[in-house]
Amino acid sequence: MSKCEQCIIRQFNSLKSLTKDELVRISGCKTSRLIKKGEIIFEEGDTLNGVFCVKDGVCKLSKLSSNGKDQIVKLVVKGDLLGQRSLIGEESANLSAIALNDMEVCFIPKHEIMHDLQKNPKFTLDMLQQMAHDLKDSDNVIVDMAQKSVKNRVADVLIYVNEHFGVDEKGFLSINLSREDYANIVGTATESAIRILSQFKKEGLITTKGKQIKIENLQKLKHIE
Amino acid sequence: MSKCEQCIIRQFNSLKSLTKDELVRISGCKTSRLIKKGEIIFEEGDTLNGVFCVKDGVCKLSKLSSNGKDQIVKLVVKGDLLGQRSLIGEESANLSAIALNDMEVCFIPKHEIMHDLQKNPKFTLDMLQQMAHDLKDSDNVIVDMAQKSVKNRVADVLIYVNEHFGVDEKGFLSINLSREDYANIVGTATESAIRILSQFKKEGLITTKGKQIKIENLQKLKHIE
DNA sequence: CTCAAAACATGACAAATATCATATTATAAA
DNA sequence: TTTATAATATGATATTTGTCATGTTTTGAG
Repeated sequence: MSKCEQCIIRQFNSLKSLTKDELVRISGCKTSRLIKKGEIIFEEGDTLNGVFCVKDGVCKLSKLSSNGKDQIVKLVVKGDLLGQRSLIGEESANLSAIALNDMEVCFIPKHEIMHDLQKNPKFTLDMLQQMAHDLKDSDNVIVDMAQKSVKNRVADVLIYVNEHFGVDEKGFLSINLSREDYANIVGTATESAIRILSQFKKEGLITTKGKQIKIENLQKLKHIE
Repeated sequence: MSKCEQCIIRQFNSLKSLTKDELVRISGCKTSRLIKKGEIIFEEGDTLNGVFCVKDGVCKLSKLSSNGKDQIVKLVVKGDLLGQRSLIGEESANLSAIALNDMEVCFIPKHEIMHDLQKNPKFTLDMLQQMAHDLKDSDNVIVDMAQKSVKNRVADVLIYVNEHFGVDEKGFLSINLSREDYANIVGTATESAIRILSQFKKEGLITTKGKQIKIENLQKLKHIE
C-alpha cells in the first residue's frame, strides 16, 4: 500500500502541515478504498469515525430537504478532505456523500486525526484556515441562492464545473452531472434546469451530446442578465 | 476598563479556552468601544486588523449582491466573535457588519489573536469547532434558501428571532428588524416580505404595532406548509 | 443486440414572486 | 408640535418558476 509520506495528494489539503512522524503514523493505520460511481460513501445521520482523503474522483455532498428534494451543497474533488466537519464538531454527518464517478479514497481513523489536532497547532491552524475559506464560499452561495435567478445560477454552475473540472479531449465538461444533479445544485425543479439548458443551447451558449455538455460561449454565459 | 479575565462574555466563545496569562495579555491591549444603532462596524473589502468580541447588542452581517440588493447572511449576538474568519483567512472582509441596536464591543488586535492561535492548540481547536458548527449552519441555510418558499422562510426568521433574542415585557420580539431587513434575510423583495407579514397578521399568527411584531401562534408558524 | 427503465425534453397551465404605482402611517429632525 | 422623510401597506400586473402530462431519447442489464 502506498505511503502518506510519499503521497502527493496531501499537498492540496491540511495534511501537508503534519510532520514526517505524524504522517508515518497515519500511514500505518489508514486504509485505501475504491468507490464506484453512484456509491454512497456516507449518509446524513451516519456517525463518521474518520475522515476521507480523496485521491481521485469527485463526489457530491447533499442534504435532503423537508420538501423531499435533495440539495447538493458542495462538490468534493481530488485533494479534498471529506468528513472533517462532522468529526471536529463531534456530530453525526449533516450531509450525504455520493460518488459522481469512480473514486479512490484513503480513510484515516478519527482518533489519529483528533490526536494530531490536539498536538500539532500548525495542522489545526491550517484546518482552521481551510474552514474559514469554506465559510466564505458558503456565504457567497447563500447570497447567490437568495438573489440570483435560476437561469443565472445554472450559468454559474456551468462556469464553475468548467473552471474546476475542465473539459475532455473533445471539449465536453469532464464531469457528467445529470440534469437532476444540476437542478439539485441550483435548487430548482429538474424540468426547469432542463428548460434553461435547452434555452442556452438555442442561444448557442452550449451544445450537448446526450448528457454531455460543451460550453461554446463562456463570455456570454458569464454575462447572463 | 474592565478586564478580560473577569469578563463573563468570553464563556460564550472561543476565548474561554485561553489561559489566564493569555487573557491578561489580551486584556492589556484590547480596546472597548460603543457602537450606535445603524453604525457600520466594517464593510466588505475592509482590511480588519483584529476581532471584535460582542459584549452587548446585535449586528447584521450582509453582502451586496450583483443585483444591488443586500443579503443578510448572519445575525451576530452578545457573546459572539466578529471578524475571525477574515483574520484567519488572511483576507479582507467578505461581509459588512452593521449594528442593529446600540452595541458594546471589545476590539482585540490581530497579532494577539494570531499569536494565541499559533501557541495554544486548545484555543485553535475550540475556534475550529465553532467554525465547523457555523459551516453546518451555513449548509442548512443554503438548503432552506434553495428549497423552501419565501413564506416558509419568513416564518422561519420569525421563529429564529423569537428563539434567539426573545421578547420584551409586552411580548414583542425584542429585536426590531425593518421589513427591509426581513426581506434581506429571506432573500426576497421588501414588498413580498411585507405582504407575507400582512397575511400572517390576517391569519392571526402574528400581531404588529408599528414595526414591532408579536408572535401569537408559534405552533402554526412552525407548520406553514 | 434487444428492450425496459431511466433520463431527457417540451407543452400547457398553475402558483409563486417581482415590479411598479400609489397610498398611508410612523419617525425623527427642526 | 410640526413637517419632511422614511417605512409600511396594498393593488395591479408582469415575470419567473413549479407542476403535471406526455412523448422522445439514451443507457445499461441480460
